[in-house]
Amino acid sequence: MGTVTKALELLNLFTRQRPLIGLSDLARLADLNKATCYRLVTELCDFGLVEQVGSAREYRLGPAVLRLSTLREAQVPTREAAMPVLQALAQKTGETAHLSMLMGPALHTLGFAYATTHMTRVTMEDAEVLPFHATSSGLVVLAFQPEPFREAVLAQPIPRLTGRTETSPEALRARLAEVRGQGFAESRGAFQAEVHSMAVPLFDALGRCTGAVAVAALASRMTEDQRRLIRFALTGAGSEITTLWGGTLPADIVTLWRLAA
Amino acid sequence: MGTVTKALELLNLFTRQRPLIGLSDLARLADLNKATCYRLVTELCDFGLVEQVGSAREYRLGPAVLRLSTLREAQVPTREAAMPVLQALAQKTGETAHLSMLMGPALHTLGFAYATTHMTRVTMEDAEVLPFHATSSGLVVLAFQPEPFREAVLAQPIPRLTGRTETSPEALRARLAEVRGQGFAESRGAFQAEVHSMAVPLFDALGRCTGAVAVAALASRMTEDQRRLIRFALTGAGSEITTLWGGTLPADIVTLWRLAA
DNA sequence: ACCATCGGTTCAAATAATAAACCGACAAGA
DNA sequence: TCTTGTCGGTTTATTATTTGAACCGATGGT
Repeated sequence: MGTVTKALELLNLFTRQRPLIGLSDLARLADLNKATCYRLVTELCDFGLVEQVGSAREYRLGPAVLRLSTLREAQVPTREAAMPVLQALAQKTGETAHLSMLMGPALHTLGFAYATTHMTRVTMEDAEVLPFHATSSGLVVLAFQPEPFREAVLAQPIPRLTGRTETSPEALRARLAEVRGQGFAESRGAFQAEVHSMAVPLFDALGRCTGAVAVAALASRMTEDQRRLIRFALTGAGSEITTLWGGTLPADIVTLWRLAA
Repeated sequence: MGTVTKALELLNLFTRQRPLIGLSDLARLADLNKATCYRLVTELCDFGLVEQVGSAREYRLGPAVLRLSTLREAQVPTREAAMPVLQALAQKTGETAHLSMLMGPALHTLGFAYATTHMTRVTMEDAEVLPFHATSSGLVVLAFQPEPFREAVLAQPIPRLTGRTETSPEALRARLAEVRGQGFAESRGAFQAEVHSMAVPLFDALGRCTGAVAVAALASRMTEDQRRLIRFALTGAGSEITTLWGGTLPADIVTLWRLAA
């Protein structure tokens, strides 16, 4: 593994739950020698990707990420473009909408929107990276990946997260085929108990699946009518965001979604 | 220079004017061997900070910057928090408002907002890093830096950008003292001819100046009344953003601004 | 048919990264 | 007060990684 990758991996250690990390912790988490870690994090600091803060001299993500993301959004409006659609989706369905994007080997949260309808809602703050096997977004993205990718994911350990998590590779393979057949995925309490969710895939200009939009609701609110409504709103949002991102929906997806509506 | 820094420097080569860069260009711009550059940019790609796009296989900033900035904004709302103030400032003054932040040795643009009042406006898209000596933001930030930093900047070459750019270190030193004395800075066509601007400093929790807010207008619209209005709106926005960022205005700034109002 | 340039690869030589031990400072516990 | 442990940070010789020049096939303009 190259030095640069090691340094960048440090950035991945910062999460919503753990936004501040001291040098020793950082070294432990990254499994690096403290001196090595110090050198790397110092270089990240000099660039501004990380900054040192407070009396304990802990580290956190720095202001350079803002600068870079402003630049990126100016050229490829991704988050900014999708957020209004996401908010509309949350409003239409009365539930929590969620946007995720495939980055390298993992599916990352890009944003979410809450409806103002209910007092109870599914919060998404805690899930930075989504497990492929236990979320509707994960399932739908995985379903539309090339086979080697799918198998690589299934070859890894598949943790049981709730009582309803599917953990057998064979069953998951069948599940993915089913998802491909219907053009969307559904998860019933496999990630968090009591949370049902549905997701549709997003595609880039070359027809590759690069992410997903999902709606998550408390199981008790997931009536058959509500499922139909969500499915309808989701396919609309999915095709809208795909278009905004300059992508094109594969023909079979278009027909599947048209049938569903 | 460390390998990590070299890799990160590659990110700085992407600008609004030059969002896509091929491998050979990248190597030339960064003054790196092509093989070295390839290895570095590949590592950046794997992480998602950079992505390869199109038939020409050019590189551009990748989606990981979004992920990181979302994470950073969740913990330290910086851009998100300041943008509404910036928009209000543009609206109040009827001119272009601009927000910048000191990152390492350079002053970078963080955002800007346009007023809808006039048909002509000062556009800020082209200025990613602001010269210290020729912009009101640059002057005001430099004025409030510790002396070694100031002198380091003045020791570097000072390019003449327009006919009205001040380029003598002695004159600039006097200018900075003046800025410190009045709590804001003004630039009259020193960066772009026909553009006048005014800026106030922003401070962090330790009273260090970390950035600036500015208003830029066409010279012809900069009447004495308008200057007063802008100065008033600027000091308001400056103290607002400083507070939002968890900073505190130094006592002397507070009194200077109170006098101005 | 030529020449230049593109993105990407190879491999020996050179350079930069690494690990372990160490430093002073600080805080909790005995 | 005197350990004891941990903190952020530094030093050093050893080691592994990075580097640069040459090279590849593909592409495109002359």
